[in-house]
Amino acid sequence: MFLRVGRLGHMSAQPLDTSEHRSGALLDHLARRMRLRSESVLAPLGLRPRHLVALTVLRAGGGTGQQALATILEMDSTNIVGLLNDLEAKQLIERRRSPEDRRRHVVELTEDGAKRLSEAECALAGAEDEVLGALGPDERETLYELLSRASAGTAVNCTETICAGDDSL
Amino acid sequence: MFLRVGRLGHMSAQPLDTSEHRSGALLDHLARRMRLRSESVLAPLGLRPRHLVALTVLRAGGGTGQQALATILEMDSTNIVGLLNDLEAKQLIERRRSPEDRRRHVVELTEDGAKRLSEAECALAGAEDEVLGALGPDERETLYELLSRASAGTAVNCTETICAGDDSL
DNA sequence: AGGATCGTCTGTGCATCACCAACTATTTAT
DNA sequence: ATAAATAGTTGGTGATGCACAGACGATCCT
Repeated sequence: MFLRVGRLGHMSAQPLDTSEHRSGALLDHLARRMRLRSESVLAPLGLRPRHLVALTVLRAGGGTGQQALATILEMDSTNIVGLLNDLEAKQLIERRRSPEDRRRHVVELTEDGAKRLSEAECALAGAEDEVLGALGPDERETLYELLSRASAGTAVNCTETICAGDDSL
Repeated sequence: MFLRVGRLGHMSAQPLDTSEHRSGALLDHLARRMRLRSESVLAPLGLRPRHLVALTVLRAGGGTGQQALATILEMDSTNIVGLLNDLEAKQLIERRRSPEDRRRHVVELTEDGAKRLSEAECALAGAEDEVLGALGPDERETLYELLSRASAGTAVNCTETICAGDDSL
């Protein structure tokens, strides 16, 4: 008996969670292993793991202001500036002033950025093979799809929060 | 452009794999979001995210020496010491000398440790709801199962490496 | 005009972490 | 038995990541 109310079921009326399978620690563990390998692979491309995260988020939901980006990446906005400076210097992203609100910088992936991101993803195949070696191709795709949806969900949630300003955060 | 001669038979007729679906960046992104929330939730329990990672790994494949643990967690062994000191001071783990090789400290979860880990996982339900809100219960379980297998795979791989005597590391 | 907001820049302080060096206890090889 | 290698421990150092604060210009809102 599960009524899918909002996207955020804060009610948490789950009576018994069979066994508490929290993914947090595993996520942390695998992310670390992946990140360590990524650094060396990405270095020749002039990128660092965090750049890749930013590019990935931008590809998924581009055209966001920097503050929204800070919310999504959950980083301090002052540090976003440096991150975007790096990427803009390499012409992987563009900052354009929003026509509606000229204070705002709308950040978007350039073609070069999308290309570089793809290259990086290709280059990371080996790293992923090492870390996700226990999973077959289909399982990796499933994993990707789940992570992707979760990530996109947070983005939606963040922009909603910004637009609607409903949350008590 | 890119000839895919990968190790795994990706010979499917998909014209182009749209783009290489690398989970690394998403893993990083979600792990960060989860970790930030975890810290405040875990603080009352006297734990930090990294402790949880260690406990989780130990629960999955206990009875390992510290060096093996360092390999699995991909941390410097000197820093493992401090981590385990924390956990041992709280009686969440035990260091016992191995009977076969008395130099070795075999690290294992205590009952208290297992209990505390469960408590922590319960306490993290809210954090996970926020981060994985876009996924339903089944999907979260799938995610957990995939991450779990991937993590266990690395452990196996690491111990294999140790036992078999690696070359050219 | 006044106040709030977005982005930018600078700096400061704290935590993390890899690395080095030295030491003990123990095993293994000669 | 002696020497060398290994597991763990301790302490220190330096680079890095990151949150936070302060100040500024530009812009929006009222």
